Amino acid sequence: MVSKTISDFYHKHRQELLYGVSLALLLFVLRWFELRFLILDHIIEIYVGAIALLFTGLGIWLAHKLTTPKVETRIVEREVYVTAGDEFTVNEPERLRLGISQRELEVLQLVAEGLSNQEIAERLFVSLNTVKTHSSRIFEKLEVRNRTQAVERARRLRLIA
Amino acid sequence: MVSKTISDFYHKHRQELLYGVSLALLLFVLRWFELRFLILDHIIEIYVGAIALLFTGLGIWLAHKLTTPKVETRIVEREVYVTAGDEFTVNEPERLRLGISQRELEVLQLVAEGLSNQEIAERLFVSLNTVKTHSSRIFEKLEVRNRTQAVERARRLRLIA
DNA sequence: TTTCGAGTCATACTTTCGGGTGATTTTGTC
DNA sequence: GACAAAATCACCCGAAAGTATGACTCGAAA
Repeated sequence: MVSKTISDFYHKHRQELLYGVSLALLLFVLRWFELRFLILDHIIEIYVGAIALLFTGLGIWLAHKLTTPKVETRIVEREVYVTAGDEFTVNEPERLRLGISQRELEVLQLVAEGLSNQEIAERLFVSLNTVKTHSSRIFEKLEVRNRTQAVERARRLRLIA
Repeated sequence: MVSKTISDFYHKHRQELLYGVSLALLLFVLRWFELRFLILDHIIEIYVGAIALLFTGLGIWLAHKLTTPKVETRIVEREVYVTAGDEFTVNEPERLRLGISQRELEVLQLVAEGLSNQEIAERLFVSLNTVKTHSSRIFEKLEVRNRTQAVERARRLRLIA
C-alpha cells in the first residue's frame, strides 16, 4: 500500500526528483572541488559562469521535459451551404413517366455524387459495362448527352437528392 | 476572487513553484550539511544557489520563448441553411479562400450547365486547351477529380448558382 | 526594374465516357 | 410455361475528359 504510493509518487514526479538529486550532486561536487583545490577565489568568474551556463541548460531541459507539449488548436469553421428543410423524396410520377428503372435511378444517384463508372461498378458489385449500359439508358431517357447534364436534369425533376 | 487567482496561478505554475520549493529545501539541506561538517563558507552557497535559481529561470524562460507552439488546424464544416427562394450571389469569401479566379469561376459555371469543354471554349472564345487548363486548376482548388464532383462541391459552397 | 498572378495556348499522353450492337440471365406476371 | 421488362455483361471504337509540363503575354504590385 505504502510502497505503491511511493512508487506512484516516483513515477509522477520522476523529473522533479531527478532534477533535485542531480542538483544536489552537482553542488556537492562543486563544493568538493572547491575544497580540494582551493581555487575558489581565483576563478570565481569562471565558476559562476559555469554554474550559470549549466543551470540555464538545466532550465531549458526542464522546460522541455516538464512542459506539456503546447498544442494550440485552431478551429477553422468552413461554412457548407445546404438548402434547408424538407428531406428528399423521389418524384415517383416523373420517374415512371420517363420509364427510369429503380436500378437506373440508383446509378444516377451515384453518378450525381461524382463517382466514375468504375467506382459505381465496384459500389454496386456489377461490371463496368453494366454501369455503362445503365447510364446510357439514363441519358436517353433524360434526353441528355453526358452525366453532368443528367445530374442537372435529374435534380430539377427531383429524381435525386 | 483572489483565491481563484491564486489557485489558477498555482495550477499554471506548479512546476516552477515546485522547483522553487525544492531549491529552497536543497539549500536548507546544504546549509545543514555545512553546519554539520563545519563548513564555514556559507555565503558562497547562497550565492551559487541564487545564480543557479536565476539561470534556471532564465533557461525556462528561454525555452518558453523559443518554443514555437504546435498549431493544429482543425477544419469544421458548419452547415448553413439557406432558404430556397433567395436569388443567387457568389460566396465571395469562399472563392477567395480557395483562390479561384474570376475566369475559373466562369468556366466552372459553364461546366455546371453541362457544356463540354469544346462548347465552353467556343462560348468563351478561347482554345480547348485553355478550358482544360482552367478546369484542371478548378479541380485542384476544389480538391476533386472530375467535373461532376466539382459542380457538386461548388454548389455546396455557393460558388455557382 | 523585377516579380508575380492570371490568362492564354500547346504538345503529348492516359484514362474515362458514351454510342452502337448484341447477348444472356433474372424476375415478375399472365 | 410463355412473355416482357429489367438487369446483366461483352466488344469495339471514337470522342471527350483529364494529367503533366512548359511557355508566352500582360498588367499590377513591390
